[in-house]
Amino acid sequence: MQAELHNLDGQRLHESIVLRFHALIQQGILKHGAKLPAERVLAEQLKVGRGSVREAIRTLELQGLVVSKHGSGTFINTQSLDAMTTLMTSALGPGGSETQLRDIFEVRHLLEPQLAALAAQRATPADVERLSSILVEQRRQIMEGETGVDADTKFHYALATATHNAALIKVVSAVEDVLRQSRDQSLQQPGRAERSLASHRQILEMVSNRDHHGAREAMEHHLTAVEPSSVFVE
Amino acid sequence: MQAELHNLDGQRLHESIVLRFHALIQQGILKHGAKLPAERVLAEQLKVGRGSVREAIRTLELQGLVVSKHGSGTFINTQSLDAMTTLMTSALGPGGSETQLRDIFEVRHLLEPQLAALAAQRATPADVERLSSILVEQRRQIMEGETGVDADTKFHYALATATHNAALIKVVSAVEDVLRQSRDQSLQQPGRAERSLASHRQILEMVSNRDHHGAREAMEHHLTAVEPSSVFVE
DNA sequence: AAACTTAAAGTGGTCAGACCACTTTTTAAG
DNA sequence: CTTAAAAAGTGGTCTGACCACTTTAAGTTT
Repeated sequence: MQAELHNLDGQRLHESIVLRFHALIQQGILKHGAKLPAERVLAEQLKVGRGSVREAIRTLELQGLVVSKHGSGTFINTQSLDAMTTLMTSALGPGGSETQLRDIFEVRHLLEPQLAALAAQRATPADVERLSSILVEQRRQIMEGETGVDADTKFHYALATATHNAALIKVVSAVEDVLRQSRDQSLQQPGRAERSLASHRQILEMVSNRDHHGAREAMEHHLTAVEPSSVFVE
Repeated sequence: MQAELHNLDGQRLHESIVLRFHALIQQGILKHGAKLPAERVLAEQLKVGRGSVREAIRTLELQGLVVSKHGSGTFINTQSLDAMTTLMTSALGPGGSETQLRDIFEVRHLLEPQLAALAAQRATPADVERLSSILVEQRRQIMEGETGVDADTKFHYALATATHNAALIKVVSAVEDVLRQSRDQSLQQPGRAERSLASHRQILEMVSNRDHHGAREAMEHHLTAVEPSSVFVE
């Protein structure tokens, strides 16, 4: 609701230094391999403290645009992948990297149906048991008037666990984490919580039946049912 | 209570501070919204200078893990997408075993074909142009005897960019980053680099033709051709 | 008692100078 | 010329101070 990172006037000093270097690099004035002036010299030239110069260099280094070598100097490095992406996004606009909610939902649409299919192929009886008990909890929460958002999140996490793929589990849990608040809001709409529970049951049934095709479709249906529909149509 | 800030080979002080906070956040000791001690206090607790603390905080802020507010304090912020990707790569990086590599390839199989389809639907002429120039670079690298791993990584990243989905871009870049070394090893096998270039061209053709179905299949084929398990297939 | 105003404390942002650790260059010795 | 030692250059860190902004507490007014 509230804008966060549009602090035009409240710009920190080292940040403006970073932007200055971005410009110098994009204009080709600083080329790959070029050596930057020493921090002390840079500080004097820019008329700032050395600490600010260092914090700016730290930022540039994290962006992959520069490499500092103890004892020898700091060098431009525009051939790294990080450097490429940084310059691209820097040229694209001043706005920070805030991600839209529908972008995340799109990732879920790409990921979770496939994930459900994988889970259907690999879920152990213990996994099915865990998923089942989570649905019991979700049912209880809903009957007590809650949204069941905790159980909802747990279900998706448990489903990821059922794939027995560590990388997948981490990706999904991270994505789910970001979604938690907005999900709670979504589930407060009348009938939404019950519908979520119903489609969860459908997914679980497919998984326990080892029907990976059905699980994929059930998850796709679930996401469509839960996502903040009719918000913005592009 | 007072653990040692062990200084490994060539590790800068502020970097070890960053790693320390990564651990604290991943262990759940520092939760979203928590307020960090003041920089002066932190410096005294860690027995380092305030400048080092500030450079560490600058890094954490760039990684999206904390937010500093002038006059009020510095706060943990793990609900941003940046935070999620950095924690992901931080967890995936050091403990990298072979098992995790296979898991990551599986994630790519789930993600990238869909991603290619999306890119085919949304790629702008500028995106196509960028992809094309990357392939030129890859061809040049291969002809010079290199593996072309840089161009290879750039291609997948640029493809993610063509979806114009910030969340997707970040997830993919996190996954690709981990894959880089193993990819280089994979591409050193005879004929593998050329085949990678060929399938990249096929993907680009599908994308430029807006053929999302073809792009999906081409990417699936590409991944199967490049992934380590296919060593025995040829 | 409540609302407003003002002063103080807390905290991030910046600056200055100093010293250390490492690297490169210069100088001196063989 | 080769080699070793000294010097210079540079990033890394520490200390202490002051500024700018925010929050809190104290004091005043209503």
